[in-house]
Amino acid sequence: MPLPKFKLCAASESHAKRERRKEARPGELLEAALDLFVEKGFAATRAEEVAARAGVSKGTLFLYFGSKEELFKAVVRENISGRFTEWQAELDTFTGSSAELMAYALRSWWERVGMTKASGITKLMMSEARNFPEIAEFYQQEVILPGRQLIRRILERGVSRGEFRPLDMDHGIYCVMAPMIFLMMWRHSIGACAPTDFELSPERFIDQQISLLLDGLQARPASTSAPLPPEQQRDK
Amino acid sequence: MPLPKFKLCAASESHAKRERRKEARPGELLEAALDLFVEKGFAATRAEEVAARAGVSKGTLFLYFGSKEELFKAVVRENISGRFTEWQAELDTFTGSSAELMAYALRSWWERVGMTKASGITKLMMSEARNFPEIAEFYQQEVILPGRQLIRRILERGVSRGEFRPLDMDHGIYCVMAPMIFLMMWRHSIGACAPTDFELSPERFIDQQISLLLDGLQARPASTSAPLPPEQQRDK
Amino acid sequence: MPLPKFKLCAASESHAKRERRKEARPGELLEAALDLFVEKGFAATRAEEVAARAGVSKGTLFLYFGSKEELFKAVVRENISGRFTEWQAELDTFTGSSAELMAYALRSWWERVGMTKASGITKLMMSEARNFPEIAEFYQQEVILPGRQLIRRILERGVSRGEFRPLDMDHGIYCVMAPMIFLMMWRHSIGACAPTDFELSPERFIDQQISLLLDGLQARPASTSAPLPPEQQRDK
Amino acid sequence: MPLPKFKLCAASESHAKRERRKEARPGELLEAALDLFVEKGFAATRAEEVAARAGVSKGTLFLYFGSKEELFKAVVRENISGRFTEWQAELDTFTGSSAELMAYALRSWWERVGMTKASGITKLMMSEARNFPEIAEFYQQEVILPGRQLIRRILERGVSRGEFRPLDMDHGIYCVMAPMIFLMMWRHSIGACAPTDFELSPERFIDQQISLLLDGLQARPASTSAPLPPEQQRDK
DNA sequence: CATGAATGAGTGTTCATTCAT
DNA sequence: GATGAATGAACACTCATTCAT
Repeated sequence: MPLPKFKLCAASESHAKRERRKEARPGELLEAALDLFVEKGFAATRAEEVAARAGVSKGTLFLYFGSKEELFKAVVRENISGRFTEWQAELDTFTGSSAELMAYALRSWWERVGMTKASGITKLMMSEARNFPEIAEFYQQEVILPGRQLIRRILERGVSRGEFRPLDMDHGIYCVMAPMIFLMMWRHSIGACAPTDFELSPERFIDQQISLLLDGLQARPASTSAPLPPEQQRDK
Repeated sequence: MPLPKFKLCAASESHAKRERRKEARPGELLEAALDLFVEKGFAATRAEEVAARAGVSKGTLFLYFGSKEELFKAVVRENISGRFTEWQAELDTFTGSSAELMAYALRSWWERVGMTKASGITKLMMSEARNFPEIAEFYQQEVILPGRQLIRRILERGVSRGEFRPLDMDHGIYCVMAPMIFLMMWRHSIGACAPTDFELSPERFIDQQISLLLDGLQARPASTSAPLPPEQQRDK
Repeated sequence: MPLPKFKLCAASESHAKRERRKEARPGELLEAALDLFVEKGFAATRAEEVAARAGVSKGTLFLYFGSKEELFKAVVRENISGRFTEWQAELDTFTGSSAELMAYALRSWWERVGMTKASGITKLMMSEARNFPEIAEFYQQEVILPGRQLIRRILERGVSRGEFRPLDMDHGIYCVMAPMIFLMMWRHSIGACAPTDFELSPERFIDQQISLLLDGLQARPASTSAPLPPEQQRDK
Repeated sequence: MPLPKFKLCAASESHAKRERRKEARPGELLEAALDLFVEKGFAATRAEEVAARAGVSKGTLFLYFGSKEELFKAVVRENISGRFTEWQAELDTFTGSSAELMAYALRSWWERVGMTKASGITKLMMSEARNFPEIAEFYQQEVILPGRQLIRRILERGVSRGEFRPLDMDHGIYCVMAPMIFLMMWRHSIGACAPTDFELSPERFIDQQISLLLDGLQARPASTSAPLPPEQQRDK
């Protein structure tokens, strides 16, 4: 039951502002819910708190979402990008080396997903999957599977062009995914509450990851690796 | 209702049995609690359920742990291995190449932590850190920090012996940790409830990870990589 | 489930009704709580019972009072008359003899406090003081102390006008208070549950108390004591 | 089910000490229970606490008293002095004036009951009467009634000898009792927890009470009143 | 007899959900 | 549509009571 994003030709002009607000409601609620579910988990998040953060009353929440669980499902659905196909297309038309493609993919993933609030969904799924198996299944189909496809295409491109060495593709895919998933988890859990001497920098982590990943992936012996931004070439 | 006046030999014996039971209780409860907290999260786990799984009544749980939160803390504390120093020592005396050391470390980590129930603690912490900041802090100090040290030592060994190329050590450490943390998360979340066409094999994932990691780490140009068991050499 | 679009005139009216209900709630709850606390004590009174007697559900009680203890405190606070100053003023302008003043004070106390539900508070305090020392302290300041002042003024008036003999004022005050306190206790404890052959009549007890207080027991020639209503002159 | 105070001809001499302790148990429990019931009320007193104060385990308490309620009843029964008849006899043989008798009675009541722990029973009854009507009834019969008799005899003696003026006997009796009951209540409630500028002295309160009871408040020429101890003659 | 581990009915409190306004 | 007062099922926690030792 994805909520309509637009309600074209809405009423008269005088109601416009009001309508816009009204139509924004579900979105505001979903946003508030995402924040809170990510922060505290499903069970520990109170419906009233979600409503309050969205600036509406408790009753209104249930006007838009039949139950807390429905809200949860909607949050997941809403934040699952169906943008995989366009993304796929983008990568398909990439003209550089496979190493560059990989680097580009990971970096743009960070900008488009990792660093945005959408990354919270992953934390949410990891934390709640066992309480919502159907949603987890849905997530698998809509996110994990396409994500794996995306990475697979990149790897296969590299292998088929002789840029990457052959490898256990299935597990290799997870090797590429794992650090990204870790990064999302980290940001939304320990990284968000227990500061230490050392603060992990996502960008540098990704650069480092690219560097390690490619130098391991690339066919021997020439290791002209990934195009790191100059200021990050220096290792510690 | 005449009571037996003497119970000579049985006395100490039966006393022992009860004592043993009493001493076993906290452990049984902690184990049950770990399972359930990992599975459902702190908030969604009912105290009575923990008790039931441990084979005792609700009241008994509170006999040993003052509150649900106390139980949670005890679960974390109990499952946080203070075995880092001995592990450190073990790795310090390792005589093989640094590549072999890295491979050994990751594989033995899997056997000692990753595949055991203790790995659930990581999922627990990732899910609940923001609800229990003090515990997260504790976890940081007792697990993350020592873990980072351990990995740092391995990397530094490789670098100083010229086996590994120099690298941004701090983030490199997380690159090594990340896939392991991912693995634990995965096992205890999506991996435990949403089966797909492809089942991730932890062992092969780790092998693949080692393979990728080392070929990226090792100094050029000789790349005789990690010692993979022969049957896993074949890629897909 | 079509909703009525307009409810023109009813709106403010019904809103008012609901509002009135909402505003009445705390009072109804406090009244119910007073009854039950007085009857059964704090610990033995169940929150749900209070709610039921006030005609609401358990949850509603906690909507108005954060906890049972809060409810208790509110009950005490609510029933502690701050009317001492006006009462003082009233007695200050009394024009009769001090004996008449004393008689008037005790009798009007009975009508305004003793015979009302407010007297239950005293029983409550006596029974629960040691479980709620802060509240007891509050009661001391707000009730006992002003009460003592009130009586002191009456006694001092009598003494200074030569109508009363000088006396240990501090303890004398308690001698006046004691029977009134006893009366409240009695009404709300034994007097309310263990009927005997003889039922204590508060009014006659007070009259008798006035009589004794003013004239004492001992037989003596002239005793133009307090103005007893004629029908109560006859002793048993 | 009053517990036996003595178990004559108990076992062999070697067990004597142990036996004595064993037989002291019920008494120690009753004493502890009295303290706690008086202090916190029946409902708020935990059985384990009673046991702990008596130096035994929780189980032992239930060995001697079938339930908490049984314990309560036993506490009341145990502390209700059946000494009224001997007291009556003592007062019957009193040879002084009736004023002196009254003063003597009140003062010796204070020493024998008021100032002892037994006074706690009154506080207990006042607080719990409505929760234990049968016990309250029992208390009425065993304490209130005989007490009233006692006072009645004193008053009647005075009246019949022309020392006291005739009065509404039934209520007069309560006028004598009330301050004593107040005193017990006070000591065990507010007086025990909310200290003020002025501390009520029971002895002086009783003296003052005697003085007022016998002579009244009003100033008059000759007042040969009760025999106050010299140092207390001075009024404030 | 004495113990104290175990129990589970009972109670305070929370919070998703409803519905009159 | 929106509100928020009301509900009551659900849950953490307590404590009188039991009973194996």
